[in-house]
Amino acid sequence: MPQNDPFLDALRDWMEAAMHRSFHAFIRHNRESDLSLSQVNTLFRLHHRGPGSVNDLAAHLGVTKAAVSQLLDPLLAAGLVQSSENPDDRRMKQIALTEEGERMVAKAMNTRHAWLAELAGALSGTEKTQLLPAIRLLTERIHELDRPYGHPDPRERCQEKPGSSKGEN
Amino acid sequence: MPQNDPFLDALRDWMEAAMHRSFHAFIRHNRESDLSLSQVNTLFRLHHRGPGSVNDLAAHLGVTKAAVSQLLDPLLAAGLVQSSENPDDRRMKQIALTEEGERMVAKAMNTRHAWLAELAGALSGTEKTQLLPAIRLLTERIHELDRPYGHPDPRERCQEKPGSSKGEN
DNA sequence: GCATATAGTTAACCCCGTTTAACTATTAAG
DNA sequence: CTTAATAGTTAAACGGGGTTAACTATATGC
Repeated sequence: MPQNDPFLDALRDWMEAAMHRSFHAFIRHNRESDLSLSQVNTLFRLHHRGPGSVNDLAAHLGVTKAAVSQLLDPLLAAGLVQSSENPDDRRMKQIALTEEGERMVAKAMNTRHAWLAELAGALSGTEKTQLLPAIRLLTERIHELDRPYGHPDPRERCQEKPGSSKGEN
Repeated sequence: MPQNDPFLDALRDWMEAAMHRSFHAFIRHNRESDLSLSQVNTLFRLHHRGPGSVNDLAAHLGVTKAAVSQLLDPLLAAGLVQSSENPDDRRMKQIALTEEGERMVAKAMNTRHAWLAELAGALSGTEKTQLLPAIRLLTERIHELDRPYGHPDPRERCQEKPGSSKGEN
């Protein structure tokens, strides 16, 4: 049990409470949309990591290429993603979010985080002022976990070879 | 667009980054376990809100009683939940987490939040000391959203009538 | 006591996301 | 040029979670 760290405990408590709210909202939102969980996951992946090949997406989702190919069809038809061929290797496709897709992701995020407005409403102006730098520091450090060497933006890393994107076991 | 609040924006950024990590870990963990998403959801619901009837769980999940009854069977067989009849109304059953179920939930949480240890490791002792009260304040206020009238613990509210547990539209 | 309503279970069926397997197209190796 | 390997697509089959509907058991109202 390596969590005798009171800071880590506090972080866990916070995240568990937050996740519980966001997760529930997410599930409901997902149910109401006509997209599968994998499809929404794909949209978010594209948003967070930038364009990628079908293979990349399949590896990330933990499903076969065939599954991705099929779940992509409705997304393409709906104009949420677009597909272009990689000029370096014309077998590959570059799957990318469209403007519409970005809007969809933003909407999903808003739904997930609607309760944050409630939380903010329960805080006084003074408290918010005190909390703001703390939250910004945490956010900054989270992003540094992805690129501890000083990469400018993870969205740039869309062409990297597969196999280097799995942090956990 | 009521989010011209820089505090709310910061909160959203933080939560989105955090959710992205926790969510992905959760999906993978869920895939590896032999439980469905609804089953895991049920376990977490029982953990967060305490025991409840089949009807309660069905309402929370947004599925029929029949579905809950069926998804409960393997959980009962695995000893993750236990079922006892309500003495006030012997038609009802009280579904509750067992010790084993609590352990399972704890394990799922640890998986979800494994990256938090990474984050904590990226912070200096001084930073952690500064952040700790901020995180605790946020956590406290989250919990107050559930019970703004001073309820001691949401786990007590296991016998409430259905229909009052939906905060968001 | 009898009728109606509610809690939960069971079984048959259905939907849909995934896998498997066969196929095309492109690249790389010899 | 030929062969092997890789990216992606397509169609058929599978599997599992969900709904519907019929059923049992308990509670409530008359």
